Amino acid sequence: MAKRGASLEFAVLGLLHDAPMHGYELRKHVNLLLGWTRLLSYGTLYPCLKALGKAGFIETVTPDEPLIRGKRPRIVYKLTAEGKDHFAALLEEAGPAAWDDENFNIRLAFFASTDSPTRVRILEGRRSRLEERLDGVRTSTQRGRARADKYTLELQRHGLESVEREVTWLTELIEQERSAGKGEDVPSSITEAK
Amino acid sequence: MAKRGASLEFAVLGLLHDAPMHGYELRKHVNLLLGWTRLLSYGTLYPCLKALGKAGFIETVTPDEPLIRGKRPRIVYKLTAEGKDHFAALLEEAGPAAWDDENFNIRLAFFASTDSPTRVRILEGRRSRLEERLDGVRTSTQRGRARADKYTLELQRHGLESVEREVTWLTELIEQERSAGKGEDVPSSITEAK
DNA sequence: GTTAGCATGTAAGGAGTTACATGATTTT
DNA sequence: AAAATCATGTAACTCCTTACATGCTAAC
Repeated sequence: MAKRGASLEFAVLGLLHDAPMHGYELRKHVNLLLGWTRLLSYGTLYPCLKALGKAGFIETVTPDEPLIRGKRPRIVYKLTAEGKDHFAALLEEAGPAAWDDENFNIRLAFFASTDSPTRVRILEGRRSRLEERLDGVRTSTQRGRARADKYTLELQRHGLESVEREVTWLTELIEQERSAGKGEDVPSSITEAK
Repeated sequence: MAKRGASLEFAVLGLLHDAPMHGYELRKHVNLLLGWTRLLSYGTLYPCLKALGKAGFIETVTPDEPLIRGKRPRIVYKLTAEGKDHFAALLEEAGPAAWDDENFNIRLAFFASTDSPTRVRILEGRRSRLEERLDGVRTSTQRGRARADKYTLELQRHGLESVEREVTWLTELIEQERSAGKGEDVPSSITEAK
């Protein structure tokens, strides 16, 4: 639904697919998964949880242990049946949105729930995306009159190298996928509906 | 002034310090400098230009060549005296803000306008920041009950490696700075006001 | 001639951060 | 006892993106 906040929504759904959790726990998991740059803040997470609840994808778990352990109970969330369907549907979307900067990492984190052809498709899409970027920068650098002091050059070299490394990494993952492709490990709990 | 949009403001000021330019050109330069992820959009740039103009840091250049070469003239901007002062002041700020994710790269791009001690200070600050991050993730991974499937692990490994590489790079730059530190190349046009 | 790139803007809307508000529990 | 961490939320604000609106110029 939400085009842009798709990444967080996907992460929450995916993590709750593993196991029920409360907000604080979710935040830590998301930060471990993709918190290399910005850390997920409560101001983002809790409203997202509310929205997902209103959409019917998650619900609060009525606690078995008595929740009177203080005034503020921990609110544990779990996926509803609709939430599971929705997550399965998201997993099937293997188009450009799956390999943009915003979404690729979180997609990769839940690759175990997808089938091998989808994995390859997304990995290749991501790689193409990065290669286009590389081409663009290389072209601009050549013809454009760019700044060329030592530090600017270092910055550009390091940036270029990072992207090149990611391409190499993706290539390795793709090759692993292809060679393991025959003795296929069946996706865990997501059934092939389509 | 602006805490968060500081990065773009700094870039614009720095580029106009090199030479007067119009918006379209600025965008290309900024994108070459730090456009590895998101590309700077006009919706961000032009309002920023207006704000900088209103703040008195930049002004439009009355063109020497007759600007009647179509209805839409190119609006060339240059730094005012206040703009130069402001940029010089920004260059002297070598605190935490200079080495966060948002600002470090653009600071590095204009390192040639700073003196060597400031460069080392910022490089070391950035390195510490990344090392803290590394520690945090390593600690969380060990004690926390994290997901541990193949793809999550790959994602984490690659993320960790990227940050480690950046630390190595920074260390190299610091060493270069120290060894070249004695036969100092004087900062170009920024005078040491303080 | 038509595509691609040059060139400048605005309006609406989305996503996320910071700071605030509140309080319990565990560790040092 | 203090500090850290657990735990949930809200409101204001900022920045940015997308899509729209307009028109020229060079290359193929």
